[in-house]
Amino acid sequence: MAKFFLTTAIDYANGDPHLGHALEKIGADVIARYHRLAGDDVHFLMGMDEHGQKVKQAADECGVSPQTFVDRVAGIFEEMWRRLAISNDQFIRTTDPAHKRGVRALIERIHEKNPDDFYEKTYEGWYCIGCELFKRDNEIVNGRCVLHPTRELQWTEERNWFFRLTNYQSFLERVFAERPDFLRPETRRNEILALVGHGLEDVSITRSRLSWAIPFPLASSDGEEQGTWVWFDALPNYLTATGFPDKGYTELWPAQLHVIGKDITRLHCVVWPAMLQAAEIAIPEYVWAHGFMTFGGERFSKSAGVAFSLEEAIDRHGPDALRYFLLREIPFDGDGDFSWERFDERYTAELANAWGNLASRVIAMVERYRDSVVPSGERTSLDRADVTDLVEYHAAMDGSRGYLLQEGVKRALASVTRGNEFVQSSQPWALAKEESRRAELDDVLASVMRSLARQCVLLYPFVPVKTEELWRQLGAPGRVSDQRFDALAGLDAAGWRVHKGPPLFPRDAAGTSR
RNA sequence: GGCAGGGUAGCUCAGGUGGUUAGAGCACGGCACUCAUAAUGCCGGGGUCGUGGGUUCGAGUCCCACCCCUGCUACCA
Repeated sequence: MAKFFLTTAIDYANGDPHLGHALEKIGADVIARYHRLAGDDVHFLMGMDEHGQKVKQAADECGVSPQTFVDRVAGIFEEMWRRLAISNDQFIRTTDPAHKRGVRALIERIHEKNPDDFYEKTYEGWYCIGCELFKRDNEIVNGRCVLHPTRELQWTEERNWFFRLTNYQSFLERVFAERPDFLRPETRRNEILALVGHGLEDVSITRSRLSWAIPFPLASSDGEEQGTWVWFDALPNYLTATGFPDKGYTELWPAQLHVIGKDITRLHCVVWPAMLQAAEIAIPEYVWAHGFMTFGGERFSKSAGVAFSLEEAIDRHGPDALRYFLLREIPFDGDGDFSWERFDERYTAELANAWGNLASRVIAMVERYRDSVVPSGERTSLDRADVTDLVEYHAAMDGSRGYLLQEGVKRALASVTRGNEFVQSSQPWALAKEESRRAELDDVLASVMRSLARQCVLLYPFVPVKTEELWRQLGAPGRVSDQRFDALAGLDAAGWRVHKGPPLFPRDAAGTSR
């Protein structure tokens, strides 16, 4: 059994979860569930990033302490992930004492192994209030920040600790050369390659006046205690979650996969590997940077988020339908748009009419023509075609070409479409009228039942609750979650006793408002 | 400004190394069927393949120019 430790980005605790958060978590959950079905020993980590000035501000605005504030936010996030059936095994928070201890240990270990990597320097430069960042020369055009040309830049000085990222230039070049799949998809890899190729700069890793943070453990020359830069605090969550620095952390570490948003690839593919290398700790195997969701073509922002909540999206057709739609509609290697129209369209066409109805009609026929017991029957063209799709399903899902989850759904859906065609063309209702064609009817029913069962397994990562429900209606033994891909080829439904339940994806319940 | 990717049916998109009438899904129209959630299946209408040139016997597919869109452009989580 292969270990598969995967993580998502930890979410910043200054607001409520929205669809953008959900896309990443659902995608990672699909990968986690897929690997469980493949028989891997999965450990799935998620969590919250709870330090930083913006959290402090948000807490102040609510008139509560930062800790009280993040406790509340973390509770809301966790509750949301439960509603969406996210199957994470662990939920880390950067305010956990164990995490803070781990970060301090990591920094001290870097200091011990490579004392030269940390140094103090007075940083001065043009500071953009819009970005809240020091700007480099190439980001300044006509004396203005390219992103905020209406703002005046300010010349600012601050004494900080720095991390000598420049020491790891060649290390990173080697990583990217030797491990072409370290960062995918390829567009993201190319961006980072360009970044590294242009030469790295050291990063400041402490902030003065940052009170809501892990105090930087090294003593500064002037005695001032500074807060650790949020990313130097956040990135190590993946490591501290394994118990680092305690013995035994290597049972989980290194992670097999970091699932992140494309906006934070450089932190995960430049800064994080350099930090680990500085501490002489193994770097993660793969980083997958998914794209973003837009809403009505607009970038998902707070203003767009006000238009509707994640709750509304869940209430529309239920959590499983939302999971399905997001990963069906939005390519996991790129951007995509969310719209209610598309959601309703896909829900009705694919989940209700195609799949749900296929299940209904087949189960009804087994009840009616075979007294609810699935007959044994020969394999048909349907079984053979499913096998072909299965190969492509795995190619999309197993990470060998990246995590093209939308392709995986399409493969499963192809089986559904084929099932409807098969039922239509073989006309079991006609066969049932002729006793002499009993064996033919058995073959048809047995074959479609097997196909439905396989669909349950293939779609389980996407729709974990509904597939279990259908599995029960099929009369299949055990649970879908206990199935294994390598047993799919030999799956046989003969003898199962079907129980027709209410429609899996009812059409009437479909919300049509907005 | 620099780098990268893209502009193909109403919508979302496929279309390795150039080659017969440019494809799929959804939506739309017609027909068939009745097991099923008024579901399913079959057939069909619909596209100057961003614009203008060029190479070629032949270009959505190669080259040049231009227009438009998107992403990235290190310490915002």
